[in-house]
Amino acid sequence: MKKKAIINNSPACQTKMQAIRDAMSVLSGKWKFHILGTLIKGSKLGFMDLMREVDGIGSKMLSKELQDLEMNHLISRTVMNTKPVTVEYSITEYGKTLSPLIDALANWGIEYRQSVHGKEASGFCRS
Amino acid sequence: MKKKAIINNSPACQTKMQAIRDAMSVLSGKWKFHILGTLIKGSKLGFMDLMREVDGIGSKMLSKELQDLEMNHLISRTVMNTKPVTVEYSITEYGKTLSPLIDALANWGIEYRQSVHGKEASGFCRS
DNA sequence: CAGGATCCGGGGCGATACTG
DNA sequence: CAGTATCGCCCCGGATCCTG
Repeated sequence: MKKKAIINNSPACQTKMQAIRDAMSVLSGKWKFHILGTLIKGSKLGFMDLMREVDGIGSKMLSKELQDLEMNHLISRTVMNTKPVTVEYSITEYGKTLSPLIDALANWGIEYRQSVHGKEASGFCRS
Repeated sequence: MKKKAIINNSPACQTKMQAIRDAMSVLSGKWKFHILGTLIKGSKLGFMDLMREVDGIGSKMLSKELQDLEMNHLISRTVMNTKPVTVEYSITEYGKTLSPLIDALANWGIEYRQSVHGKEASGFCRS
């Protein structure tokens, strides 16, 4: 056997790598998970509600991320005909698919913070 | 009840949001999941092995991401004293903690691609 | 209230070349 | 082989102001 035993370039593996790329293309960005997480636990939120819940986000980024998520059918946007226009955002059935993933992420984050043992857990940085 | 019913600012929720932030601070970046996924299924990989497995990455980014991951104790780096220097990267026990998360991400990515029904699944983009 | 317009900096990320 | 050095693009993302 001359073959250098490339670890694993089986179709299944290639597919998995591709899958990660696909998921990342939809979920990348600083706020996607926060927004989705917020909408998953509390449906029917307005723009301002989200601004309050997703701590630190600005209106521009929120607007942008919401558009991305809507384009990928993870959330739905409904304009209400109220006095000053109001909009309701909610998670779609398809968006709920991400619930386990987000929970897993959050749970890992919790354990991570504990593993760093109280110290600031904002991740170590180069230099 | 005057309170506007802020959806959920319970401690548990704040914690979850913080957890997501923590996790993101460690896992953000274009290649982290790919590298981790690769190292989880095939331990003891060299730099070149990773270059081959993680399709599309350049040596600079690979080096950078590897440093990040090592700093957070998700992978371990071992310099072998061979002829031309060789390095072995492997996932740590703690890094394996991410296995379910990565699987969940990959699986979701697969379903996502199918849901887009064959069409290119690189995510929709604004204009 | 919901968001667009504009300005702007930093850095994520890539390509190429070079070293021990 | 395993990176580092250098260069530079682009776009993420924040601040501020403005509109219907």
